[in-house]
Amino acid sequence: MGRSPCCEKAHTNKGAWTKEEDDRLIAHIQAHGEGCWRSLPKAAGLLRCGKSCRLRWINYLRPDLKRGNFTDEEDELIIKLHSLLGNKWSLIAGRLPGRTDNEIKNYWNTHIRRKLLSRGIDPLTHRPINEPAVDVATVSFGGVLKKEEVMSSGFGCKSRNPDEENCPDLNLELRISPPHHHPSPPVVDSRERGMLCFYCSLGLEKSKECSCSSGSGNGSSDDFLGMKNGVLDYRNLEMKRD
DNA sequence: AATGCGTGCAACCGCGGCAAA
DNA sequence: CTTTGCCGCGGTTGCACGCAT
Repeated sequence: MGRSPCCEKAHTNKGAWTKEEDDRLIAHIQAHGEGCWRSLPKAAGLLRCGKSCRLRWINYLRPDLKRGNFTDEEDELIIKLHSLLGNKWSLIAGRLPGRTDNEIKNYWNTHIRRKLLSRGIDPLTHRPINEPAVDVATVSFGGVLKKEEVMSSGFGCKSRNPDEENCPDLNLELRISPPHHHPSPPVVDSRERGMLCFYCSLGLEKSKECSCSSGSGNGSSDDFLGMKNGVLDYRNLEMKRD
């Protein structure tokens, strides 16, 4: 069932923003703060839809935006985060102060993709391009880390089974298969280590299967992959290394 | 100088999640 | 429980610009 349009399109401007529109938007947000994007255009005297205003503000007008070229450090961080999170641009942006998801997404598509391809790395999987595909049905969280990246990112693995002896690519992909008959979910000794159960780690802390019970969804300061409030704290991931 | 092509980026579109009614 | 509406996200589009021919 379709949704009603977010605004009256017949009476809204589209396309590039004018200086005057920018000024109005900035002035309004400085006076009233962000929020209620739907009603903002009218209140600010703009013939734009709320989504357009939000996008303009977040991606272009916000005072804390860095703008300018990405540094090599930012490049590498984006690559690492993308290998962990996939196209979760907003999460990646959360780790890059002053950068927006849209900016990072564009930068990825225009620069980093090419950079990885020139290194012989598939930007989707972060594997070498000529490496044969793995024949397992998976749900991808956006790719895998190469061993070097694993080590440097703090995801070093202890092999518990001979098959893992060589520490193959740390794979954040989930295999779809019948439950592995752990009577209870595969808890990763979560509580004493301040970590999350399998379900919480998938962002399913509200699931009845969740065994963390760290206090009624505790607003868990921790989150998927150790993110705090939706922001991946890369340093946290490192500290959880054994 | 004119034209075509490729690239980069701002903005739009459609959908999912979530909360309120 | 269902419906409705807003917000935010990711994918895509389209325009402006620079460069090559």
